[in-house]
Amino acid sequence: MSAKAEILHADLDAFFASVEQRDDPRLRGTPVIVGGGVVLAASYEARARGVRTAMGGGEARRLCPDAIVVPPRMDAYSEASRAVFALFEQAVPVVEGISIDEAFLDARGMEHFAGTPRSIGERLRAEVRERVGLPITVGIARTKFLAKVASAVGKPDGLLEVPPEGELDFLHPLAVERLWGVGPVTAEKLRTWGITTVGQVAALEEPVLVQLAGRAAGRQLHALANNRDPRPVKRRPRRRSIGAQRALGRRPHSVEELDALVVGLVDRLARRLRDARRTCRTVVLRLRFGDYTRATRSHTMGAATSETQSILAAARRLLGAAGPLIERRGITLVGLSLTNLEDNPASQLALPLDAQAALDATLDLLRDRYGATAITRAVLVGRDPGVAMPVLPD
DNA sequence: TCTGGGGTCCTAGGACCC
DNA sequence: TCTGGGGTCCTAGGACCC
Repeated sequence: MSAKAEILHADLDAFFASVEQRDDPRLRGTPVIVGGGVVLAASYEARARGVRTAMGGGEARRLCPDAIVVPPRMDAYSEASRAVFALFEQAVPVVEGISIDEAFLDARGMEHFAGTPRSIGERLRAEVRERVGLPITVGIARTKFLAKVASAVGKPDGLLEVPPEGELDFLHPLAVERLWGVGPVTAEKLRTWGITTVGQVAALEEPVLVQLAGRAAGRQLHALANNRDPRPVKRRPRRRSIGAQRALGRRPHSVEELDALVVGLVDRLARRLRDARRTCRTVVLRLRFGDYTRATRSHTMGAATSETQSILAAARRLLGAAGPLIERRGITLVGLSLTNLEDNPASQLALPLDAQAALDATLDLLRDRYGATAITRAVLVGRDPGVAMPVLPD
């Protein structure tokens, strides 16, 4: 690990809300909330009034009645993200994307031809502002954890560098929630011991933290609080799972209704899987109930697949097995994850459900009328008249 | 504070194999 | 023979992150 502050953490400010303000001048300088039922993002004007991400829509409107609420435009955010990440890649050779709106950048050994980490960060901020039209904050430090905290403290639209000699002064007064791995549960446990700052955590023995938070999390907490974070910036490995879910509200839902929802989820996920040229081996059904308890049911298939029908069969089995649980507790959310992802070099063509159904119906018709036993060639035509694809069903 | 949609990683028990 | 150790995979749950 370098002895100099050469890791950058770049984090777009109020990302979704900033994109909305960029694209609609009427939203600038005024409180903006993205998402209706629940707040997906709030502009800084809305945050000043107490609106927070993940807050219920009603609560948010009560705090800030004059806020303009806009529906999310995920496509616009993805495109903005791609443009910003392209600038990251131009700035340094190694970029580690963390999410749609933040990344670590490794500026080690670049001083002679690209300038100091600070000048790289300043230049990046200017470019993101000029070329993509968004505010971004950069934190700079010797370790990833410190760089990440620096960008959080430096927000909005800022740059904050933690010099190596100032690390402990910066780190120890912070609230424990700033530590990676400390969420509401661990924070509450620490609070019952009277521990609220990172400095206090640093004074604890590692075994105490392991007992409190589990082996892996306890060790990490001990290391971070004592300013040990040797993790290098590296490219992210490929995605390990994909998922989709639907919140249902509290009214009762029929078996048919749930089945239809699961069919929709499977169809969406299988398409994404095929688009990514991957396959999955495990299907996980996620449920949330009226009493806020959760459950998961999973099934691992003998062979990896990206076919809608195979995944749907597994999902239906899981849903059936969870029937009694759903009956007892009342379901409020159904989700599906596909894991054990593998590459799919063959990337066989599997049909979307509606196309498969049309093909099946056609075969039925031809069988009745002409005694046909199989379809050997068909052409799939998309809504876009330019799209026509030959298919060979198996 | 009980409300979203997308993810990651860890733990623990049981089955099974050598 | 109920007695050992180690490894992998699967399932379920939990905490956390953005």
